[in-house]
Amino acid sequence: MTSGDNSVKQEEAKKSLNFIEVIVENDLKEGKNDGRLQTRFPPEPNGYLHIGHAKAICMDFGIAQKYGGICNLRFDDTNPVKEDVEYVDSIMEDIRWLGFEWANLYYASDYFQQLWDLAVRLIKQGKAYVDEQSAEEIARQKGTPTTAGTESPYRNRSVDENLALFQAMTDGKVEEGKMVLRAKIDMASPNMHFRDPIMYRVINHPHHRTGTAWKVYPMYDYAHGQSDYFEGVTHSICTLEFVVHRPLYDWFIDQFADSDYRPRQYEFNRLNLTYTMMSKRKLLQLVQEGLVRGWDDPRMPTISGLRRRGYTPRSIRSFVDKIGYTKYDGMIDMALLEHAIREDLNATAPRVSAVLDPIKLIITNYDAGKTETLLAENNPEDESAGNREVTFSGELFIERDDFMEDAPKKYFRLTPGNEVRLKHAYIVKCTGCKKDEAGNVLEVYAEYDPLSKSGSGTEESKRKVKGTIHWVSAADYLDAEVRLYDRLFTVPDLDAEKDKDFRELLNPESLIVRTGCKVESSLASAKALDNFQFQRLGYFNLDPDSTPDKLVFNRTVSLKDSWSKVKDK
RNA sequence: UGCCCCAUGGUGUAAUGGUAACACACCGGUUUUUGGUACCGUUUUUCUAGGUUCGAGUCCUGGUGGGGCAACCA
Repeated sequence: MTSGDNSVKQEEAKKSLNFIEVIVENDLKEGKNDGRLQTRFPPEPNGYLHIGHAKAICMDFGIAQKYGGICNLRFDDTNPVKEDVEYVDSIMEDIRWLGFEWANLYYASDYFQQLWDLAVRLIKQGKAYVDEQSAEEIARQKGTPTTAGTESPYRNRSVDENLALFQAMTDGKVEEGKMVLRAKIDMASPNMHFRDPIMYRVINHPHHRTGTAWKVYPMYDYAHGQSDYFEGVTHSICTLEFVVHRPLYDWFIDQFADSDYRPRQYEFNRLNLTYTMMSKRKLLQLVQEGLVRGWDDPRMPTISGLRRRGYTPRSIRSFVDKIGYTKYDGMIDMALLEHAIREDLNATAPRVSAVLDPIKLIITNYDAGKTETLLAENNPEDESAGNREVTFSGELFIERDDFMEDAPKKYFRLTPGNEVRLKHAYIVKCTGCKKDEAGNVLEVYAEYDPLSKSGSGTEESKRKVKGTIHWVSAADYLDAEVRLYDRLFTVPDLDAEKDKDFRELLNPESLIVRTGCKVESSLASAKALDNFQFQRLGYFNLDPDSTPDKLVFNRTVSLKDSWSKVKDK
């Protein structure tokens, strides 16, 4: 086989391109727009970014990176009523956290004067007019998707009159809702967006950047394409709901373009995830109504929520890479997101011992008061992670469900007469338990095999026993609160339950707080957001609420659990 | 009842007009001092009817189904 065959093989092994990458490669090859590639990520600062935005960010920044172009961050801040610097700051933080950096930082509000000048130009060309009708009247005249609209009685007034009225709007002499500037296009167009779209409206609300300098604000359809044009964007990538806006995007740009350069809009499918939702409006409602603890509540699909939950930037990028970009409006299984974080944390998270629902295990043949120090590996997937010391003693905490007095056949844990390995320590044989009058188990008893110590090299230490359980020494532990999270909603597809208010579908058990949990003392040095694997339980991180006196952990995701499936049979 | 977009296993995604593949999920097994990981395997796929072609998941036409569009939101 020649080396040429090898290179072809490698080529084939390369991940296939998505349809936007195909377009970009072709445009670059053809030298379109002087062979430049420039994208932008254009959020409106009216909320926190969510995992759906992460998909867009990976596209906008990723494709520029891949093909040697640039990607800018532009805040689409044309509606001061909804926007705030709090959102501007969080958006920048989240993009950086995901691992991306913009070439330039822009604001649509930087273009307010330019946009206004162009609007005046359009008026002078007789292609825009001031309408004095109410919002209701304008909506009525818009027609319906199946019937043509009717023209406004103000549609044909003189250029001079339009100029004077637009100036009056600009000077703050017109009340909100009394006048708008509309493009004069076609009230009978089959595309609703062409029925004389509104370009400017009066808003008397301070803007987070321009203050009270402006009384008129441009609408999305007018501002977005022009902003792209001003900046030199070549590929304006957005989501599918903007497909019907594209002809208008092109129309506005054609009105003003003074060269062959054109930005082009391309649309991909939005991210839909099972058991959650991406509506910024509804997420805001959850926050404002106190149904979650904030935008960064670990149950939220926001970037900040996922970060606090314990998701890593790498896991989110890997997830986005797995789901791909198409024009098909589907629904991604939350299990794929969970797979991505398990895959990452399995390779990187230090293993520690934590008991969430503790019960005492007394080793009756171990000297009372004695302790010894054992060595525990930090990560079996990563030898370089090294070892740590843990304390062993005759009294331990173990999980309540690691003991059963009457156990089913395939139960490999503590049950009278059965042997298990205590992780990193000894093999113990269960001898019984103590119960209260109600039959609740208070303590479990066992005897250990002194020769079975982990790593001691003895024959006994190499004995195979069916089960291994984790434990924390009652002589050396820290108390902790552990927050167990589950899916935010009870149904996979919220849109399929249109008859119900989404708040009725919230999962009442999406957060369960466990207190009095016992964790190994090495966790005293954990820092906020540090990831760990609590052995046999799942991946957890230290919540920012945590203090040295009161440790708080979040469960990012549980370990896959084939026992629960066996058990339920 | 207009315009636009879409249709490949359970869920996503791939396949110069030439053997339908990958990931997740599921089920079964091997290994295991985590009922984890890793590894192996089973089951399951081109919406429909025509047409073009030696050959169609791919091209054409008609159906069917899903989504979007009638904010002074983006």
